[in-house]
Amino acid sequence: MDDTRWLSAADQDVWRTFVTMLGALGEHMDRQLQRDSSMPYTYYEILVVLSAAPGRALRMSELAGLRGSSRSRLSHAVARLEAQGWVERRECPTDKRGSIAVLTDAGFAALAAAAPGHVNTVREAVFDRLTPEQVTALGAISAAILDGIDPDKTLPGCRELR
Amino acid sequence: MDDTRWLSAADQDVWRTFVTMLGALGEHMDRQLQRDSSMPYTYYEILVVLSAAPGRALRMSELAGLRGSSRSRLSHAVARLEAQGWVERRECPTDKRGSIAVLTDAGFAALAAAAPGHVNTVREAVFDRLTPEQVTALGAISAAILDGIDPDKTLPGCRELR
DNA sequence: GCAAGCCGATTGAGAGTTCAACTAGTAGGC
DNA sequence: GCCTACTAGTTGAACTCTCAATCGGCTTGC
Repeated sequence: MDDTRWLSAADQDVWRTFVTMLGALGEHMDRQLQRDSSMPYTYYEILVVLSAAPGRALRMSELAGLRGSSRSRLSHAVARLEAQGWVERRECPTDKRGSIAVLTDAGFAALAAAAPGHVNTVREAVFDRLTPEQVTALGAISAAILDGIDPDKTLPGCRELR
Repeated sequence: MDDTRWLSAADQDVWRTFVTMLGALGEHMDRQLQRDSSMPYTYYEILVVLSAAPGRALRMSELAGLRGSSRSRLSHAVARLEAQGWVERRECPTDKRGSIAVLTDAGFAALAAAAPGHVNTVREAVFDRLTPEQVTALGAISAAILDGIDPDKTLPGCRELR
């Protein structure tokens, strides 16, 4: 039963702290957005990606790829966002299977309203608490871990950190 | 509208990489446990905490505190674990309101079966990909962030990292 | 030009989480 | 003793996510 390489005590400590932080931070961000802007964090991210896209529009699969989200999840999410009037779905002219998600003006306004509070929370919870060296290290560590899980998921613009 | 202190471009990059890693890693760990041991990561953690407790038993609220989980979530989770025969609920002798979750032998066995694969995944995804310096840095960074969100949630045994 | 297979997207069921009641038991003040 | 306030834990509804199945549209080979 024991060809398993267990973690050292020090590594275990780091892991427990890391995992606890992971959970707490995720919950913290989610709660802030839900409370102040009535949207879960994942939906906020969808709006962000859409707002940065040309014409504020993206094919569903592109959106899923950029967000690292499954098609199914995105489909459910966009359905919800559409019901709220923040996103619209249009047919893709070149491929009749495809559909295109477009950020509405209301969606953009909701995003603009949510962004300051969100950025504030991020700064207070993370960047204000770390030294510049730690921030750099965090970027490199994140990129290294991400790379190991799925190289395709690494975002452009992060390569210089490796 | 703009007394918001936005993030620098470099910080934004770090944030995006970090958040993506956060999501991908969580999903990765969850998927492995679900696939190999048919339990979500959060349930695994509950079993771990219980197994380390004296008598493999804990009051619900203590368990919730140690896991950084809400009472409601834990209640649902333990109900599920009880239905699977991995945990039992007993009355608390000193406080009739309370209930005590006890890890059953079957639960311990399930945990023992799940642990090697889980530890392997953790090592491959995280520790094997980082230098010793990065591991140390990750511990310190995690502790710093955790501290800012809720000081009470910091686990014992992590203090020396700060 | 058409069959077989592939791809984009959606759907429905099942599982986990959250939030807001709600129940039942404890503790403090008088 | 008893009234109020507080605490432990549970419950149900609403919501999000996952997984597997599905459906229609593309595309390749012949």
